[in-house]
Amino acid sequence: MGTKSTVTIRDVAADVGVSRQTVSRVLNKGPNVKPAVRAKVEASIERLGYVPNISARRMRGSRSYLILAINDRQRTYDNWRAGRGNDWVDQMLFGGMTECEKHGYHMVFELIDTEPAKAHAQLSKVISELRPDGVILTPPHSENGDLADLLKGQGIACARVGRREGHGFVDVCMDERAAGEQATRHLADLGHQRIAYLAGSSEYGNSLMRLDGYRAILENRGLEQREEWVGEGAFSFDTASKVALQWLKSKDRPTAIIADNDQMAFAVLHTVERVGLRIPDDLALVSFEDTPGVRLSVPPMTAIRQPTAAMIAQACEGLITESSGIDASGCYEMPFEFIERDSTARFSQD
Amino acid sequence: MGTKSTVTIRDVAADVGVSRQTVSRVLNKGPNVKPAVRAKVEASIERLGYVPNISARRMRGSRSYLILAINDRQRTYDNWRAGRGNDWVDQMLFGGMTECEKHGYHMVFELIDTEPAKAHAQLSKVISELRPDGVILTPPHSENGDLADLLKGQGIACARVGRREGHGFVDVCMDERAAGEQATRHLADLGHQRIAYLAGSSEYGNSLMRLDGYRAILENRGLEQREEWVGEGAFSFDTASKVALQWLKSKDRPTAIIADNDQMAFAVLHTVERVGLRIPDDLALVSFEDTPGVRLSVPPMTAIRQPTAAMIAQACEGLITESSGIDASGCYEMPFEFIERDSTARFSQD
DNA sequence: TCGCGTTTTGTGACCGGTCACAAGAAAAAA
DNA sequence: TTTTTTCTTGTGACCGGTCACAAAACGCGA
Repeated sequence: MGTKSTVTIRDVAADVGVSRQTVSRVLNKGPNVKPAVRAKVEASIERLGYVPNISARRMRGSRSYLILAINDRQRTYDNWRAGRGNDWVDQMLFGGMTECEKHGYHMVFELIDTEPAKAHAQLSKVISELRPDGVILTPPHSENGDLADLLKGQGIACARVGRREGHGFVDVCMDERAAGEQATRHLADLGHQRIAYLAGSSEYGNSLMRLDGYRAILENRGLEQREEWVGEGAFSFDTASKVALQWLKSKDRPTAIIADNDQMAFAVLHTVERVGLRIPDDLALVSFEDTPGVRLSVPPMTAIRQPTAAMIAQACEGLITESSGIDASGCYEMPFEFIERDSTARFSQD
Repeated sequence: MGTKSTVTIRDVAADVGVSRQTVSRVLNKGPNVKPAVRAKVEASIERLGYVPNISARRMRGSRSYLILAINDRQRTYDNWRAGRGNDWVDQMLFGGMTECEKHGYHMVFELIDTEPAKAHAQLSKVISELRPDGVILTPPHSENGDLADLLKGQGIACARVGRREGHGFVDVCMDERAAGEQATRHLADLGHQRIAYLAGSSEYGNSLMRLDGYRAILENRGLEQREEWVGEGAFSFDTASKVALQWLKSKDRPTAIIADNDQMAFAVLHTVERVGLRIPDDLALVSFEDTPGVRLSVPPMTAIRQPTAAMIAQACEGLITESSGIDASGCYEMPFEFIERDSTARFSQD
């Protein structure tokens, strides 16, 4: 090893012949440093291979350069046990890292329990230990107001995935209404006249927004709206199957179904098979969510894809901005992706 | 907030009426503390809600309580872009966290480039910033000796996923040979006489070990071994397809194929379809790896599943042990899982 | 040339723990 | 009882940065 094991800010200061504070100022891109001095310091940093120590930085300093991403333990465990394909964490990692790297930040992932009391205690502990500059709460913890308040109370910036209030928080979400519109428009464009909507739950705000989008397009295109063509599937396979069965057995059945999540879309897929119909010839199907499974289904499903990576990147950016003292709170609506696959192909009304 | 914003070790010391060092000793479960004093300190910690600050701990102290998990950027990016189902990171997170929590450790995930020079620079930087107690290298970086040496040179414990040397490193892997045996034995038990092996690359050690297992079982059961029944598919879809096609068109074609990874198994699946045969009736198929896609294939594939979560948990345990001064290096072979699905069902030789 | 405001640079203290070492208390040995 | 050893506890320095504030250098009008 040619390099000394640890190069400190003092080594750089001595090398250039300035004080530690000047080096510190250069590091933090502070103002009031002569360009010539700044250049010399930067050169020295490069040459000595100096890298500031994160722990030391956050001792006296106020920033820790850490972003904490909170995931639900139960959900992670379930995905693991079920061997269910899941690119959620992957996407978080990718989106988050890409943003964090730009600003010299690092991401720590932590799992906490679903149960609110436990979640609170666990989060409280981990923020005391790490003192991150920002925390990203993902569902279901993004819905837990106590956690957000805990962070706010400790002066830690907080981003919430899937929320849209904003007040004091960095909320990231996708434009659910536009997604609902997009799915419906796509089907309408293909010539479908009888489009049904298999909703999740009427208590879930994002679900309602999509439904709004669906209704808006039907209205706009002058397509028939029937009350019974909006079903509630409770985000569950079984409930959705029942609703789908009823639709498919009816005389003038819908020619297209939009499902509020993948699980329900799969339910439709199975039901279609059961009643002897075929996708996409007899029925077009669009799903929200786009978990990996839907790309491998037979046929692969057309879907709205949540921009998870982009949302997390935005969350990181917001948190980093906040931690430098600038208010970045608000609701960030990220554009979704619409992915056309075989489940809506080759339809002709004639 | 009833609690003071930050409780320090000095607060606890003052509360109990002992010195900071005594509290520190209790925290670190050091010896030479009177039981009565220890109990009083612990009670005070509990009551005041004191949580040691990780950054402060690693300043003067030697431990940072951080484990760094290195993933390949390209691979993560590809998975993300392709929307390919991938539970690798999920499993890492779950396995790692579960172990880290027990010892008060945290996990930081970092992406680095595949290109060796870049990888070296990036890893070098991040360990200077974070000074983790241990680093987990995953493929392909676990194969990169320079990275492991860099860590060793800096006195940072290093775990490598998929390596088996051990010398000075915590290597975690699965028992590839036994996996090869298991897959083959399963097929032999079903009555298959002509079992082909679609290998990845003869340069890849783990691949060879599985092949050994395969050969051992054929030998053991007195089944026919033909040179042409061991093909090399280069872990690629296209190459594997060609090999599979040749096999399936031959007069006395194999009745079962073992594929060295999922991609090649999928190639077999498609080829079978192409030549008008059916799985599992005409051909049984077993795959290694068990990425999420194979559970959703038609039919779902029987597969050997890498114990990713367990390997990472073991890696963390080893690293944590090492960082407390005890040598934990060596090769840890984790038991794999064998998951029987439809691609090897209902076969009867008759 | 001087005075005053602004820019640039430097100094000592400090963050919250742990280390090294010293000192006091208790137990064991003489 | 005295000495030695071992166990327990405490003190000051220190890790590597940043903060607050002070001092020096500079710019510019009077």
